[in-house]
Amino acid sequence: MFNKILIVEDIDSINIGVRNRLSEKFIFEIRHATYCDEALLSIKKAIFDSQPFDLIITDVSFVQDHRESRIKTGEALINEVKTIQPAIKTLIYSIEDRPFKIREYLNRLQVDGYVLKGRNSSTELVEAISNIQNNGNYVSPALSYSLNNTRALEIDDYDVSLLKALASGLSQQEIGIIFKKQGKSPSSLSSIEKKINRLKDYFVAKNTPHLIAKAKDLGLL
Amino acid sequence: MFNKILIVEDIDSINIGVRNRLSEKFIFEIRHATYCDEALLSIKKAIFDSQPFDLIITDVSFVQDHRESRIKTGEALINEVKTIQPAIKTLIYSIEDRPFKIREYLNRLQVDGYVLKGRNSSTELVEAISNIQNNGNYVSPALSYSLNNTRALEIDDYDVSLLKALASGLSQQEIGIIFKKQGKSPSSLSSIEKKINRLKDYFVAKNTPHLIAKAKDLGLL
DNA sequence: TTTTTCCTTACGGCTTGCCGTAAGGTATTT
DNA sequence: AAATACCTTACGGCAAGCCGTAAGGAAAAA
Repeated sequence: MFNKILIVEDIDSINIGVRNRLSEKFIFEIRHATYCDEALLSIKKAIFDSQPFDLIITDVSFVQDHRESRIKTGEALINEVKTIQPAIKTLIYSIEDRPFKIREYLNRLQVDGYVLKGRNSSTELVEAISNIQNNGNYVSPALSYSLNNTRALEIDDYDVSLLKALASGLSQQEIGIIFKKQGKSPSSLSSIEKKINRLKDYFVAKNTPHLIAKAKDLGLL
Repeated sequence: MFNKILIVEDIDSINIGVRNRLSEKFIFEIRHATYCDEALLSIKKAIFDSQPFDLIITDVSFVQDHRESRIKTGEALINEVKTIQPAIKTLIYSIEDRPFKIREYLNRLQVDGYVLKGRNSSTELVEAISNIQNNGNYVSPALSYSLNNTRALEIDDYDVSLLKALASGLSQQEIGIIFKKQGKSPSSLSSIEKKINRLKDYFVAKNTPHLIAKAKDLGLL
């Protein structure tokens, strides 16, 4: 059973809403933070006090304001938290529904749960927490479909950096030169052409602007 | 003084949070809806019962699920509501911070308030409602800066449709042909080149893919 | 009405991107 | 170790985009 959990969320209405709902259903202590740095401090302090958090529920994107925050995303936060407390359970609560991103969270970040903000997400949160308490996992039902959809699976880091280079206005030649410097392969003009071509095929794009538009829509950039 | 308000918001946590906060501060009756269609029905029913809403607080973007909703955005909802109850006060509560969009809401849609979801947005909501009750307006302080920033003001419908055409993969020639068909002017290849050039200057883009990336980032597309 | 200014269009050269072919290299298979 | 398949690179021809110049037209100013 969980004794203590931390909610990291910058929108106050959501904070209030989630706290409210969870305290109806669970008896654990609920803390919250609105900045990632603040959250990390809480985690550290809790360990120091021998009262560590059992679970962290976090959003992924945070707006930046006057108060500088070193850690800027929930993703980075989870990474750091896991280095200091590897056994902590993690749950992402976000509006992000782009398959590419979510796959990253589940696979690379190994979170225990992913709940999509929506019409009955607070109910889902309760279920997710129950599952995680029993060492299970949880992913919002609305996502299971899109995650099984193979699309965008075979896009690797190289492709993403190529797309980013294009989106930043570099010509194919310039990209070749930069990739050569960075030791990225392939880096020849010809291969870059081919790679771009493959991407256009893959995303059914007629030309490069079209490709960039689609990549943006999919959240690759 | 307001007697009755309607909150339209699809994320349940936010609904709970906002209700909670507002009922601490105000005595009016609070209703809520999670679909735009549902909201419109409530508004109509309230008029029919001679107990109309004084204020509608709505999000702009709603996720679609199995339940079909004719009205898909808060923008469309406000438009429809105003045709049946022109004197109703309107307030948008959204995470949308792109200046281009917000200007549209304030100018074209003539909303009475715009509150950006954030770290103390529920406090802002309270202030906004107080202002609107006294026939005033409210815009989140974080936005006043970006709204005065003239940028993206002189981008007109033509430019947007040109950008959209590029983003959809059309060649400059094809765009010319289509514009000619639609009676849009200018439509010659040469002028389209010039217009694109002007946009690239304006957005400081090195080439067309770069331009599309920037336009996407700004929310023009 | 005439003049001026701004916008649209046309054209030519130059660069970049596009596309197919072919050769060399590297990894995998047997 | 040899054969095969796959990937990277090179080159050349063609199309699209880029850029400057100049002419024609419409709206605005005088």
